[in-house]
Amino acid sequence: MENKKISKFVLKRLPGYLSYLKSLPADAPAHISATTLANALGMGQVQVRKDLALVSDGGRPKIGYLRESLIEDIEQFLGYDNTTDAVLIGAGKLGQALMGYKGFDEYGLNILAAFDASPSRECTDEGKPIYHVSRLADYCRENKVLMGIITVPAEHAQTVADQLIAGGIKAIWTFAPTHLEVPGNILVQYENMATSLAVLSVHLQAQIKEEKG
Amino acid sequence: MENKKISKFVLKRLPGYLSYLKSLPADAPAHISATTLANALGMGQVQVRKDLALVSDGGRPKIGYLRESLIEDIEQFLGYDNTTDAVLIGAGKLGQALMGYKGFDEYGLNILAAFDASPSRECTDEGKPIYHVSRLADYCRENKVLMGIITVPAEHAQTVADQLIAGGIKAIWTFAPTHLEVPGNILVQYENMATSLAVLSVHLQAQIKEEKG
DNA sequence: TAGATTGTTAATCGATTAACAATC
DNA sequence: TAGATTGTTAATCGATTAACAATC
Repeated sequence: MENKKISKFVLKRLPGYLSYLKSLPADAPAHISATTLANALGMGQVQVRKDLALVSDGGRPKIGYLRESLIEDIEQFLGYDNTTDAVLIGAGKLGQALMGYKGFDEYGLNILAAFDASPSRECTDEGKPIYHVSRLADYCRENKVLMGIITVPAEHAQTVADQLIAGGIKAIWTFAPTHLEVPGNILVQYENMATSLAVLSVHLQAQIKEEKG
Repeated sequence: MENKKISKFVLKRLPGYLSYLKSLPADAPAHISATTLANALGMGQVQVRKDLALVSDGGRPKIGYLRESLIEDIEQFLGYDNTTDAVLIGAGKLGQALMGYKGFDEYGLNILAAFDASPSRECTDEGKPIYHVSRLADYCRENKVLMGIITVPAEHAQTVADQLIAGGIKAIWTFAPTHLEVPGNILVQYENMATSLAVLSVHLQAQIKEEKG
């Protein structure tokens, strides 16, 4: 495993391997081959092997990779062993759903608090505080928060992003379907459901056309 | 605009153009150039022009594209003018959030009903029915549903997918972080938040390392 | 030793970008 | 006519895949 730059394509495949490896029962064989992994995930063997070579320090010919260390290696590479504190802005339905999702622990993500323009309550179902957005930047600075999750309507997303950046945030995960203008050192990850819907919709159109002849 | 196969990459960019075009005020100029679009979305001019060439029947040199027709062309290409009926399985928080999202109309997506293994209520906040999963396949067949949205835990996702396919569904949008085994003619679109988190997490790790020197 | 599996090097494929020609 | 913009053709870049060598 070397300190090479790893492409986003590889990065996005790693969680798939990880979750499959973790889903295996405790009494499964201690070793697993790239072929087995590839078949289970519907991928090519070579691709899996190449991806794993980037994050692990190698499997053994004829035997495969030690499952336990592979899990550790991927988790370490993805930084899931370090906890990342985050804030969430927009305590609507989606925001609440994310706040309530227990699984983020697994990814080392810890949502500290939610912010909203008009908080109807003081805390979420899970007991996490909901503050007014006016406190956002200060809160981030004071708590050295590095990540912001945006679940506000598109028209407010840029304002929120600006406040997050003013608060010293380094990465933004946004669910608002709009482009954000940010400085070069800030990473924006768009979680845009519209892109998935486009792919699905076009596929269905083609299916319907086909049936009609 | 010809009947060429369009790559998923292009497909995923189209909603971005569309939403930007629609976000422009009514009194904005009737024409818009690829350059303007590219700048607004932080993309390259050539890429935008090439993408648009695939779905529109052309802009005019020196003037650009007619905004109205561009919107129509993209919407038609993506099939947003035809309504797609869908069912959703897993009426948890995420499921409820999706059921309640009004914006799907815009994409021609219409969620008819939700299904759950243990429905605690008979309908959602929005008045859409929640049925027991045992009725899933029959419901899909009877209502000629073509799309299923899976928001159940990973361990139940494959079972649900099988039932959907038995019910005649052609496309699956899944939020469960697990690979689904399906016949070749069924499209599965994975909405996997873990992939986004991986990208974000690695970026933050790098940032932290950098700061420490 | 034989065979399964890893890892690497080369070939292919496709997407993006750059350069240019066409047009209003 | 000049210039902005489109559209196309060629070049580059990077990811995936295939072929091979290394190893236990």
